[in-house]
Amino acid sequence: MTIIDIARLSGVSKSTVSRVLSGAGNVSQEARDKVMAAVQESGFRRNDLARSLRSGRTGMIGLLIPDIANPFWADVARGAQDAADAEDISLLIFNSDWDPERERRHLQALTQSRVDAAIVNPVRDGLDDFLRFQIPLVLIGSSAERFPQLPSVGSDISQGVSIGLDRIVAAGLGMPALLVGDAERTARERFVAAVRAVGEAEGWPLDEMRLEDGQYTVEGGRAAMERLLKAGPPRVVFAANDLMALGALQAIRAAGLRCPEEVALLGFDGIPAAEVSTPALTTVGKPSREIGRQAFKLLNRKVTGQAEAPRLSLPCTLIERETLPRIDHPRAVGTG
Amino acid sequence: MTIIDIARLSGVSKSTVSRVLSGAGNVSQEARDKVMAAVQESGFRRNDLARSLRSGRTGMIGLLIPDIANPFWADVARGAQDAADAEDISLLIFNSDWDPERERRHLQALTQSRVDAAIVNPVRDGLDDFLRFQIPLVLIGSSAERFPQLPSVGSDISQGVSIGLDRIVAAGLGMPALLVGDAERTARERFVAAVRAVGEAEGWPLDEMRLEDGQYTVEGGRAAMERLLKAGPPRVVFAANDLMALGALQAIRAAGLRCPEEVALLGFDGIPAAEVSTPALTTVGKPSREIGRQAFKLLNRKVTGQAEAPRLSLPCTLIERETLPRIDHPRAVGTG
DNA sequence: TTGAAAGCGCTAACAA
DNA sequence: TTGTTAGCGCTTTCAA
Repeated sequence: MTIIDIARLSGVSKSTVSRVLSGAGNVSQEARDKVMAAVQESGFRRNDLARSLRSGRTGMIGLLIPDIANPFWADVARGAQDAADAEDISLLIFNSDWDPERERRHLQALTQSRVDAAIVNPVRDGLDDFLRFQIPLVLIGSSAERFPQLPSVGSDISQGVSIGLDRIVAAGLGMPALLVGDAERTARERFVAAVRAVGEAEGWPLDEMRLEDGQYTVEGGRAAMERLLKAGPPRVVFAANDLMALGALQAIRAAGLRCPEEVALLGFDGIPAAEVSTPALTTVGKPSREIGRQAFKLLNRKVTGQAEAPRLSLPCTLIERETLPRIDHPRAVGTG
Repeated sequence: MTIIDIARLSGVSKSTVSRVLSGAGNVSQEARDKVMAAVQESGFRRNDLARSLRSGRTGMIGLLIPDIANPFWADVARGAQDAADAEDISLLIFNSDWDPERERRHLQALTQSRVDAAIVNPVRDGLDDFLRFQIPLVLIGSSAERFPQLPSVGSDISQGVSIGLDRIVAAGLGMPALLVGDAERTARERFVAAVRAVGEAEGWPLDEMRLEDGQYTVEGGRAAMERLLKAGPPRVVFAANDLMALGALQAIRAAGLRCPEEVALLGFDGIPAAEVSTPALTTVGKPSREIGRQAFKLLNRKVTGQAEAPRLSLPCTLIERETLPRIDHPRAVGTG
């Protein structure tokens, strides 16, 4: 079934069929009706491959993220899909697993399938090879920093840390101990730097700040918290991510300590699991879905060539739950 | 950049370039070397669009699921991607949001982009329209039952219910109250039917079995459990999904009841959040990733035309955690 | 082992 | 408003 068959069935030329199918204006109503009838009857579907080959547009964009099974990235993907969907764009999704070799392979697949554009969370610097193809690109995630020449969208870690810390201060808890993951260097450093910046303004004794590194998992958080606990329980802990915070919460409770009365806890990310812990985890939520949505929009602007390399930093929001003491006499809590 | 450029650069014909790029055997080493050098130097990437148009294969498959941001479906997607990846197949992923109209639109996108095959969780009966395109299809999820003529893969609910119930019986808890969601009719009915089947064998007074319907969310589970509690706390509750179980757990604890000592609880699904609740939720885990993986494999068998319409029902596994009392004198727990 | 030539299904000048 | 024609970049006979 091709447009030639439809042309034959409806008694017009294939150009006219093409015009009808593309919604061109200059077609008589009569021709349009005949074509549509033939399409309906035959169940014909235009071959987008041929269309793309000719037109140079595929209507597909690539999305390269670390892991679709990770709730944060799944949410980013969903945001991008929702935005793409509204414009009839399809998404080709790949997982890099933080592995440069996979990234390279998938980037190659993206160029070969001639996606119109791509949204990428870069693992390493292997992007250079990709850039020569001039495919419109938007970077997402903290590692985007390494490519200042490219447009990107991410969450505003400084602002997130800031509202989190403000909340801790407002509760009268003082300088927190930090729980950080080893998954992403840049993310880790940004987190710590942001805490230090606020701490300096607050006049905290930053030399005495306790900082525990651990694996970026529930188990890693539990282990790191146990180490912290062994050296004497901190009054409040700020974890760089929710998974570790959840592990820390388990360690706190396992040690017979009450949260938030004895050890208060603040997470970072806003993953769904944080909602159902006991007590429910107070955390700084990243705008994951919005990141995906905005990344797509940025892409689109690039495609139509209206803008150049903007760097979006979307605000985080404080998700009030139960692991931080209530503020009885609320003091202003900044929003960044 | 096309193979014609490469042909020119390397001093051979474009046919030879094509042969080298496709790994055909009948090419001299000399020609191969020259072509590869030119490719390397120029950074040429074969246009898969043209290739697909000519060869009739796109190397892409479609995946149509309700919601990629849902941890179960994200995991299914990941399983499919892992399997696809191993064969250099790309995935075009769409979300139906359980909406027949979206499903229809995305199915159409799939046919137009000429995917080699598709994995679909059907929402309604709107698949009929799609079937005429003869695209190899594998169904996933409980609604696949409505299309007995199509190959499918899903989890074995009966077996999952059976091992869950065996575990409850082994703990000496007797007939459970049921918490079921309204999201999917077929899934709900299958769950209840499976419980009844086991209950009959156990000699339970099924007429007295308490069954509470609710929304398929944490909040829905909490509300349903509160209703159950109001009429007198059941000794054990079997929830048809983890989200509701987690809500139920909150209701149990809010009522000042101890879990599992006073009210024991068993979930169904195996979502990540169930791992970090307090107490951690004992649940029957669905083989989500394996479903995706097997769906892809089935697809592939269809593509190469070796098999006909198999229906895979993958076993669930009991995830022992803390909301069911320990079994001190373990009795055999069936595995289906 | 190689090259010439036809054509996959469509779009986009161009001419009528 | 319509049809004719020339490709888009590749694979695949076929003949050499």
